[in-house]
Amino acid sequence: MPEYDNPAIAAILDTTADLLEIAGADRFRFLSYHKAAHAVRAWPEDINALASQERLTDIPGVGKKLAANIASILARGSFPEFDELTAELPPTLVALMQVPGVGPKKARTLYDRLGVTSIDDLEVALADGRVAALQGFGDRTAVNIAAGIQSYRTFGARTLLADALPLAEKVADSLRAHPAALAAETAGSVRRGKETVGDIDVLVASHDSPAIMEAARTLPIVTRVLASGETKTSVETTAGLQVDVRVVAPDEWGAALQYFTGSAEHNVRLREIAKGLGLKVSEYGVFRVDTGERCVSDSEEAVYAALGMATPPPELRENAGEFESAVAGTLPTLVTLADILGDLHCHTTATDGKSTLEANKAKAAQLGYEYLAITDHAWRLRMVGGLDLDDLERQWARIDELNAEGGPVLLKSIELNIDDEGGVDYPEEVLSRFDVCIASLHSGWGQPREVGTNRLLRAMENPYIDIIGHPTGRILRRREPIEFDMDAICEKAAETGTALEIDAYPDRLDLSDAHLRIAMRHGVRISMGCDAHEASQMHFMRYGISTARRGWVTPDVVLNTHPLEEMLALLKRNRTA
DNA sequence: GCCGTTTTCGGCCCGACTGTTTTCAGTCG
Repeated sequence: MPEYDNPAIAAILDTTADLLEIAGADRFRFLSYHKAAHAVRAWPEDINALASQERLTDIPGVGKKLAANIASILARGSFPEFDELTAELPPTLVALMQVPGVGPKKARTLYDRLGVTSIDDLEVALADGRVAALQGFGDRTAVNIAAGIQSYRTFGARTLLADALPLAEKVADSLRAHPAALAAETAGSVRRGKETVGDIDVLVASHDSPAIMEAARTLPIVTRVLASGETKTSVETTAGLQVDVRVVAPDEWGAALQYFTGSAEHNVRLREIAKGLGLKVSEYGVFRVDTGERCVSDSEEAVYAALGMATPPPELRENAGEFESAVAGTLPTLVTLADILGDLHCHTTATDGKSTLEANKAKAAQLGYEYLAITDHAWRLRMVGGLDLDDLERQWARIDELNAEGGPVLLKSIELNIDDEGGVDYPEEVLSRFDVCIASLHSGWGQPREVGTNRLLRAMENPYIDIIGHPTGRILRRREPIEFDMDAICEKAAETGTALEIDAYPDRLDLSDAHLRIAMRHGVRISMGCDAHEASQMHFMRYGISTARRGWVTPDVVLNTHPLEEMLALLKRNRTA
């Protein structure tokens, strides 16, 4: 029986919700599946542990029925309603809903009337005119669906934050410069710092909506206008990314920014809370239900204050515990880029890096860092020229010279390879000579959960392995994370004083936000590094910070928010206890 | 299907835009 983790369970619940919607089930019934999926994905405990302790209903949105269904998935990969649904409808119909312009109703009609079960089928039906001929569809609809398939095929995958954020800032800057614009900001998942985003939301404050809409339609990056009305314009850009521009009046700014920042789940909950207080929240403000009078709307803080709570940082707005903290006044102070005093992971030309020691040091100085760990690959990673002892002696001699010149301190470090038994490249007498050691998995991605877990547990028992690098090995949109028991890993990390890394490289961001919340619960120390293979990539730290903040990480638990001596004293190898 | 300082039953967030079914359903966020 395959193992299911929280994202795997969430995926099945989402598919169930989509199938229920296509089947025409009660709206609140399928929404409850989506809601539960979202909560399971964000929940900081492993679903298997919860199930074995019969605590599945601890997850908000999971009641008796869904708990039974989740337990059934864990036991046999499915549950009765899911079996019934997939007997009635091909599960591939869910993929049709991924095509922009095709929702549950159209998917159902396409299946019932034309026997369409896949995007390939749909393309054929469009080409021979059967779609346009369907009642309620028409030529325009057919053209839009065809364009939707094109865009899905070309740019189907979600975009990395590191690609979306600069584009979003460019659009916001451009609209802000418009004479009719009083303010412009990025909202949506970009503002929440999500590791990947589906589209870009930009909010503009203006008294002249038509002028801003016109400006949005004619941005130089626009390839297609998807929709454009009085207050909202959606365009597709040369990067394939959809950009939504919304205009509001200046006195609606705070309520609108809150609304368009989301997440959807956060906003739903916010409105529920408002309703309980006799208030109504929309993008135009907070209103009293009885009189219709607007209470506040000019700032986000005022909106949250009107509902009796502090303002959660955008990165926390996932309805995953932030409301409880905001009401109780216990929102964490999250780590910021300004807290970071050094980078603990980078490569040089000695292995597969493109920049020299000198260039890396210069970049660290430019970023105002106190220190930089030089973590080239160790001996066993032969394909990138992993360092042997002679190589290390040479690098250390040069580091001594550079450190004598002042500026950021270069730390003699290494990125070790964890083998199948949890061993690493060098014996302990060599490891003891480094300032700090990272150990990472670079092989064995398909191994069973027990193997992956044991490799990391053994590695953490090594007294000279201070940090586990990119712990899950995931590469966004390309490689799944390795399976392991995150609770067991975190217990061992806390017990041994091993730090777990946030690798800030844009397609890694590993640990992920969900894993970080588990790590926080166990009191695990965190290390942040860019894994830069070129000096300029040390700018990636901001994406690691976004991920850390989404994982509720506070500055004190991060190794490299501490000054050099303090940071070194926190390393496992230097612990006195 | 979930949930309870309105409620164990009856609710469940709010609005914009498009195309087609000429009064509104479907999609999206």
